[in-house]
Amino acid sequence: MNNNNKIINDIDAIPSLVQSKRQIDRYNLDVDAQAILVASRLMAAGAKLGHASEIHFSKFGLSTGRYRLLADLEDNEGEELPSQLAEHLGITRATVTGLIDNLERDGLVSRRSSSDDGRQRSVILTEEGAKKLREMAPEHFARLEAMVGLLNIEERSVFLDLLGRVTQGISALTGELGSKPKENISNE
Amino acid sequence: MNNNNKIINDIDAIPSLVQSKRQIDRYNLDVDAQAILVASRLMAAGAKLGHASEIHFSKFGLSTGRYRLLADLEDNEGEELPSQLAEHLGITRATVTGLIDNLERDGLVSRRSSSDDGRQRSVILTEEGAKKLREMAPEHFARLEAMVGLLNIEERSVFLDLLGRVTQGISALTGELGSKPKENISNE
DNA sequence: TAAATATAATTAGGAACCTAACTATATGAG
DNA sequence: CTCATATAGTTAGGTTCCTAATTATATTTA
Repeated sequence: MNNNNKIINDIDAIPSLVQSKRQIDRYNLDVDAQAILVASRLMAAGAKLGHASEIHFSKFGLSTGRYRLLADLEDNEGEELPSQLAEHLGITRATVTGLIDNLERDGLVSRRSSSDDGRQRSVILTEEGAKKLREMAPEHFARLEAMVGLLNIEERSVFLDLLGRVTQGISALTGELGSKPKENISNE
Repeated sequence: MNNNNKIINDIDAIPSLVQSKRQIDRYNLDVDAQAILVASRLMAAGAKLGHASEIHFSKFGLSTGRYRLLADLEDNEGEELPSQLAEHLGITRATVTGLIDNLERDGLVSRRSSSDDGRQRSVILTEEGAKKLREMAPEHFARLEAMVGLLNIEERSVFLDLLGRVTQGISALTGELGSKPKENISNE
């Protein structure tokens, strides 16, 4: 009886403050250990959530990406262009093609060529796809709600505020070093 | 001049409260829209952070997974068994094998067979691997610190507390429905 | 001691993501 | 009208993760 999924439980290995301090000390860096801890914890939480999300959706025969595509389709009267889906979901058109292939194979969406523009092939939510969303909605939303159940209403507001600011700060990872994150007004 | 990477910027499409409400209303569900919003925002933030993290590490010729493996090795005197790495990083041994293959090809780690137990092949951080970590540390930690720069010290503490509780709640996605993680302070 | 079982690492094959290159169709400049 | 260019979607090939099966080595049991 070999137990292959011990690992799953160990994702709970949460980064500690001493760990952060040790890393900083090793190279004599002038950074705040608490700040590093926040960043590390958020990364760990994001990974854990992504992983849990895949397990959750797999119970309905979907993946996170396929569910998001279906939900976006539902939010747009059941019909969209692949390029619109890519934009809404923040993934490339190539990835959308793959997800559609997969969903079409399962009968949850279908493709239709446009007469307007011969290059376009819009994606349509089938009745079976709509049924899938309908069936999973109660459990799906109940679980999402339960996820934040340890926070009361006020705490959720505070969390939303703080998370929003940290999310803005994510650009510091990829942007120019020393440039403050831009305000939330999109400008370019 | 075709612009293939417009998508990147659109990952900023943040879930809104009206969106959450619309989804809930569609199926007449009895869940709190704000709770769903928190969950959706956290998922979006996690995905965005994961993506930014890959871009960040790719500037040093690494990926998030390869960096984490190297860092864990450094935290353990530069030598570990693949199974220990898998446990520490929360990934499977199969994935560790792939990461090691990759890192070994780049000369950042090497493998050594054990004389104790013929099945084991420990992983060693090479001088080149250590050098890589040393070189990237200042920029890496500076960027992590900058990421949470929009939060003051008190706010970071609050965020850490709230994030910790939400992280506990993630098990609600995969665990038994109706089993609360601990006690539920909220009232609805 | 021999056979059954457990364990360490790897290999094989799949899914979701990516970038780059390709095909077909549309559009715009001479 | 024609040719260059832009755009929509797909295909090809890469990476990181996964699960399941495989190989080799230990360990336990009968």
